[in-house]
Amino acid sequence: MTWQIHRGDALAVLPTIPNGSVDLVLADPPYNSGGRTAGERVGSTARDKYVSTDAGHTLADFAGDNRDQRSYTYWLSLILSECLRIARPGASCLVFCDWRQAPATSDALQVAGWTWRGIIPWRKPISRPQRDGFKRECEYVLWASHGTPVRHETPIYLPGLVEGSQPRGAARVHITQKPVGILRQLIRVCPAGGTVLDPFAGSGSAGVAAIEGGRSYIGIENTAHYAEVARGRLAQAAKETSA
Amino acid sequence: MTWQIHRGDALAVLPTIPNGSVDLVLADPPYNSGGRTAGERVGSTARDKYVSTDAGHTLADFAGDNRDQRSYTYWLSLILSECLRIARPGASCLVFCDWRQAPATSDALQVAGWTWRGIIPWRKPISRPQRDGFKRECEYVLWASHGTPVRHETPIYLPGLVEGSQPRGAARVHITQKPVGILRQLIRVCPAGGTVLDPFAGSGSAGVAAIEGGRSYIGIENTAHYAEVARGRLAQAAKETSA
DNA sequence: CCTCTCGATGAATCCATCT
DNA sequence: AAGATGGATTCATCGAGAG
Repeated sequence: MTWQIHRGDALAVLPTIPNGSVDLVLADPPYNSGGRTAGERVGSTARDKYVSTDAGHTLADFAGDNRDQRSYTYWLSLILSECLRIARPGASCLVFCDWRQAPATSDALQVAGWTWRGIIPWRKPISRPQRDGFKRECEYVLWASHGTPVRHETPIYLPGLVEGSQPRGAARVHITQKPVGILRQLIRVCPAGGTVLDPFAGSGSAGVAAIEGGRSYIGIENTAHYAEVARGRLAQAAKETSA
Repeated sequence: MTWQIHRGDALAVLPTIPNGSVDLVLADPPYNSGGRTAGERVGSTARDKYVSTDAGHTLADFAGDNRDQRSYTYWLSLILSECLRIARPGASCLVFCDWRQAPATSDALQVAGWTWRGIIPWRKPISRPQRDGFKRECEYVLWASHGTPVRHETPIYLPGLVEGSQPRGAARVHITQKPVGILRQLIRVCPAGGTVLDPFAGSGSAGVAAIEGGRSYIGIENTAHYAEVARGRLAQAAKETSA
């Protein structure tokens, strides 16, 4: 099992990756939602939108979260269409999104040529209640495939919903960090020994899950700080797994 | 608390209901999805599409499940826009859909003038597993409001996800029947003593939940058989509640 | 009345075969 | 070649009935 992190913009790096070389695309793009108004969406940084003013932590900011919804859909379809080229026939694609971007994300997937196959809610048990309304307790993972999904040698049956809270305290190194436990469950859709492509690697949680699960990993991350963080976590995970 | 069932097509009956007279629209439209091919989606009956070939029951079919997706979106937006007229400012709207129709349903809501406010997954513990893929374990409830949602006198905090199995055995009277327990939770978004409008009443489960929860209920159902079933269940629920 | 076992079921879907 | 048809499948859950 090998791993690599490319430092650069996904749209610039993806074209350098050869055709039909990965078995799962796992994308956690910047959501470009969260602001209550169009002005708030384009004006503020990701930190201002996603981190409550009373939150104590001081996590690094990330760029690329300032698109309006139409541009978001177009941009994401460009990314996903490059990913389709890189994916083997039968490969799966999993894209994280929040409730607001779910329709745009399903559009982008299908525009890019992927076959949409389902929605897997990610339930976050620790979430803020909302007065006089329904709690925003879930994010969503859209599942798609490149044609007919591959048949696994030993059949697998995956859950229809995943649960797990975001890492807290020292374990949390990125604002929108996903729990490794969630990613471990999702990565099982990639045949054992296969390769996972992650165009928005962030702090590398998907890579950690991939390596622990015996898959190779190709990550792309634009922010130099997070690319470094991811390399550190991946080296550590690779060492622990081989041990 | 009062209740009534109108027998007729929703698009014909809704215009007879006065402006600003309901506090919650709870809609469970025919999904117009499923089926194995495009032809079958619009050609076969709801039973053929949604009932497993190994199912033992012999429940009645229902009509209105033969639209392609474009027509579905348009038709639903007409329904929802009449519902917006009938809803008081601050009222909520809850619409059931499956994963395939979620984007079209959010479009229809917003085209009709509702403000989309969230997605509440409904998790069904009894669901068929799927080989080499993620189980289709959830349906979805889209939540929207007519402007700013009303402020409840005593604050309520609603779940971000609801769980419950379809009724089984003798309790099951409709192919796509919703559990009363689920509806009871959803109906809490309607202020106590308010009125619930249900344009696709089916066997009347939402009405039962409304009456049990101390809300008035206006249901519309096109299939004569189910309108009668709903009347029976509602009369029963009203008797038990007043007792 | 509680616990346990047994059997039935699912707002399907996949796949090979046929038209 | 594309679409239609028919049969096989899977397991967590729940109800019924037994102990």
